[in-house]
Amino acid sequence: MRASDRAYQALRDDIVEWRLPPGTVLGEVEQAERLGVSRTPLREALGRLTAEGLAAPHSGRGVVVTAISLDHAVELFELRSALECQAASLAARRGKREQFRSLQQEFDSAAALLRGDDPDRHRYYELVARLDTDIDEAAANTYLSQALKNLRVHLVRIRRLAKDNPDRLLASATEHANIAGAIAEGDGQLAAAATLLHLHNSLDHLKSTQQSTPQSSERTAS
Amino acid sequence: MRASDRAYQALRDDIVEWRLPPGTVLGEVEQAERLGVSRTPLREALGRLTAEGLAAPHSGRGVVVTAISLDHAVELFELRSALECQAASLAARRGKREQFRSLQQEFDSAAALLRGDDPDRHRYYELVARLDTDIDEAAANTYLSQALKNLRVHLVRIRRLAKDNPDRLLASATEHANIAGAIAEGDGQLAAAATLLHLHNSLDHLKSTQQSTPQSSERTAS
DNA sequence: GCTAACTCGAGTGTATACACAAAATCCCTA
DNA sequence: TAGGGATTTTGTGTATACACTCGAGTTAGC
Repeated sequence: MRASDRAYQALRDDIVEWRLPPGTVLGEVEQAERLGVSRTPLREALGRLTAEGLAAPHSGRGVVVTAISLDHAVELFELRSALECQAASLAARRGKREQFRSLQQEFDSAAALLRGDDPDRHRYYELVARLDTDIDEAAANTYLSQALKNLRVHLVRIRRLAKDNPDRLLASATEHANIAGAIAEGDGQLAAAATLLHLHNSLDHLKSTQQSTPQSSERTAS
Repeated sequence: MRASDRAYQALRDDIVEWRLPPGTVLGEVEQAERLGVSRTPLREALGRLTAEGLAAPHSGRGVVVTAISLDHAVELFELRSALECQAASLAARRGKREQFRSLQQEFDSAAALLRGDDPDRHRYYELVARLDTDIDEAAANTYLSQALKNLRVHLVRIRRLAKDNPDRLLASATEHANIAGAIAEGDGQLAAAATLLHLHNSLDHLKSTQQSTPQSSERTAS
């Protein structure tokens, strides 16, 4: 693997895992030494991060890790709903019905999984990821997929703000089942509606957990 | 201005203006010499172009200008409608009414402009650009704006495929007036609907001009 | 005669050196 | 003592050199 790819992945992981919190200045020499690569590939990595919006130029001198807060989450979900509703709608029109019918059934039975402990919960997250991937593929739209891919980087980062609780996960499974079901029916409008509902509830949940523990305001001012 | 910025803008312009047609191999040394910069800033420029989707890695060796065809236009408009409908809807909720009311009036009277010759037509395009900008601003969503900005680069490229005809421009002015009017009313649903209609008609027009002169298939195979 | 392997070349990936710009610190002056 | 200017330092922007990889062409062997 190329040094620039390694640097990019390392930095990206460090940012989305909050090991490099928002506001951190990413000096070229400093990061190059830390990651054991030269400045040239590291600059390429920083360029990619900047293009994705994970980092931003800092007053002419270096780049900083961009801030992420509840306000950003609201904006992010406005973009997300537009993209995912469209994706779901297109998938309903173009996807294979059996594929999404079976996903729906998996989500229906996932309720059982979620009563278990962490290993099972991990399998649930994999299932969600599979639905996303399959919708992407069924939508068969390169540009839309690319936009969603860019978006998901930020969503991973946001996820650290939310605390999953069992009730929400259970509701989420039902919502996902509804989405998969609507796509399986080939009903684009319904699929978009189910997606919108799911995203609305997800954001609501995020807001409620944030209001009770507003711990992120320490960095967002930078 | 930085050398990497100059190289990026030059390459970007050359691509969207079809001076570098799809399939063109962008060799680093070759382009660096042509643009009078070193390989280092040119690599940065190529990286940005690749991130935007204007260029793509070419079998592990160099990058090529990506293909753009009617099929791509269809996909592009599927993404575009999702983004612009959302933007229009948010603008209706958050924008200043008088601002869009006045834009609506300008579009209403633009019909007169379009009967004139090219200088006036240029002013019409500026008006369209201003509506886009104002919607962007009123939507007040960084991520959405960024996604739209990325998208518009490709749209400029597509525009070269279409031939504007006076009838279409006249209809387009009316559609834009409808969009501005709906936003001025604060009616998000209506604004989204008007936007969707406009985009549908635009794509239809593109398709019809393409079917009559399918001259672009020469390069799309590469 | 055809296929496979080796060699040569072109072009990319990476490292490093150098130049320039900006920010911070220190010293001098008021 | 405070403020401003100059100098130093740090960090980025650019150029270039070197190494490595991939591909094409040629030659040799079957």
